[in-house]
Amino acid sequence: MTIIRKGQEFSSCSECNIRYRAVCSTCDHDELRRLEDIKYYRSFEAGQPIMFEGDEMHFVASVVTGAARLSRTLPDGRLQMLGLLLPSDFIGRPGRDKVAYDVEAIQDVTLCCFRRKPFEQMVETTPHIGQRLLAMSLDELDVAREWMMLLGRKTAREKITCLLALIGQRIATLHLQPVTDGLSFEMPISREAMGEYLGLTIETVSRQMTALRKDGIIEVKGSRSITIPDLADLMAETGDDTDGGMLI
Amino acid sequence: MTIIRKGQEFSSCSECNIRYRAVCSTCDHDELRRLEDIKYYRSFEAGQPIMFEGDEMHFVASVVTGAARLSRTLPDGRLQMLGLLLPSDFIGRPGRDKVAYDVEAIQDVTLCCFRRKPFEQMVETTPHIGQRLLAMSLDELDVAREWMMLLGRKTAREKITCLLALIGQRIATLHLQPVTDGLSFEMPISREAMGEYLGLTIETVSRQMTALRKDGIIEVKGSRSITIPDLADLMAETGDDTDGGMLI
DNA sequence: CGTTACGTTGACTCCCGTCAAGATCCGTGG
DNA sequence: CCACGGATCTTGACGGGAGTCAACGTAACG
Repeated sequence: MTIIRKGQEFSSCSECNIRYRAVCSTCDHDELRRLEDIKYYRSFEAGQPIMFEGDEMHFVASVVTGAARLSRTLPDGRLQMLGLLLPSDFIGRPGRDKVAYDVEAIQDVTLCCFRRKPFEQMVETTPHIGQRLLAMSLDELDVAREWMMLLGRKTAREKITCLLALIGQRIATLHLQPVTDGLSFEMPISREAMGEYLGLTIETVSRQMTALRKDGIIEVKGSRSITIPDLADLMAETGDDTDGGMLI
Repeated sequence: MTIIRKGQEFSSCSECNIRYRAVCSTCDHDELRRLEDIKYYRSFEAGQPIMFEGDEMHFVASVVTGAARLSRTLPDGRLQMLGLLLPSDFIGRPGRDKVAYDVEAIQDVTLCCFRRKPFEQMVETTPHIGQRLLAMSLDELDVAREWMMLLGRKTAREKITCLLALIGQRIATLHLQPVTDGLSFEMPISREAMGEYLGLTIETVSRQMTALRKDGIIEVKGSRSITIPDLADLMAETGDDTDGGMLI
């Protein structure tokens, strides 16, 4: 069973690739041991649901590898993506027994899960975890509010360029590449997912991508491979201050 | 000086009107005494700025009375409101030295301020405060994400009816009135502020209010006094599930 | 190949923003 | 008391940006 096999690849906290960024990052050796007692790994393939809004929340988790997303759907089917979960991000909320959003794997994903009740006890008894969770929650809050600005006030073109800049920078720094003109990367998400993230339809996303290509802001190979010949040109289209002030 | 006079009205934590809801709500007697040592009160009149984005964050604070709002403005002037701060809500973020959003009083407001450095130390040393701050941050995160759904996917009419339902319920429960058909209340914010909250222009807000009035969903006296003859009718226009599932 | 998922493009519609003109309310001062 | 000015709100005309519906390409994969 792949789930178990994959889990075993990640069984030691001290070797974990998110050891210094996740909710456990400020735990000392003793606290880590207590966490190891209540943790277990689960894997989900791209596209699989992880939790549904309204479900009982049996566990909370850290993303170890891959990516997932939070979303919510209106009764008539309109969907809005509410968050992107990358390695070290935390899923779930101690102190609440129902899941608040749909959670879905968008790449193959491995989670480090903790049963909720024992984890809640640990949050109460080990300040390090609570403090780290607080800092992470406040970061997420900033991201959510930045996104509110984008959803409420930016044009389709600005939304797309913001997303391209965001993803480009993330991938570049992840691969330890410099963020300079000529930056090149693969879009990890489909046009549909872009639209769900940005509050746009797939057609509008596609048209804006074409327009940006024709205007020389981006170069496109296939539909996923993006090159940004001039970063300043791209940033000038985002509606933000051209200098710094990045989203995440 | 009104600031001092007003401050003295609120000088004892144990008598404070937000004693059991604010960041200090789970503090024991001892912890409260330590907080009292580092707290001070400040008042701002409606319309006054409280903090500017990018400023040094000298203090964090709880809203004691009145209301304030968080917002951010794009270089070209487009403004998006990012949060509404009511009594017991917390302003600022321990662990960060720059203010992330503009904060402005929208009604006369009194803050219970803590100098940031001593407060950060208290967060680290008194688990109760950190835990409470975590719970409050997670609540705010839920509100922000609910608002992302609204900003990204809802129509102008849905946005307006959501806001009316939200404010109506808040005011009714605040005044200990039942939330039933015939609910009547004063809008605490201008058409402009509604637009800033909802990601709409003032003209669209006004037109939608007129349309809702003509459709019999709401009754309006002056421009601020609202009556909702049939709550179910209003909720049916919000795009949400008609039953429960309220925003805050 | 054919099938299927994904992406692009076009034609059209309509919601909402923009610009402009009135209407209403309210505090101030003659 | 009324006149005036300013802020707030409403309404109209108009245009554009994004959604909708539909058709067509393109790539991946059996």
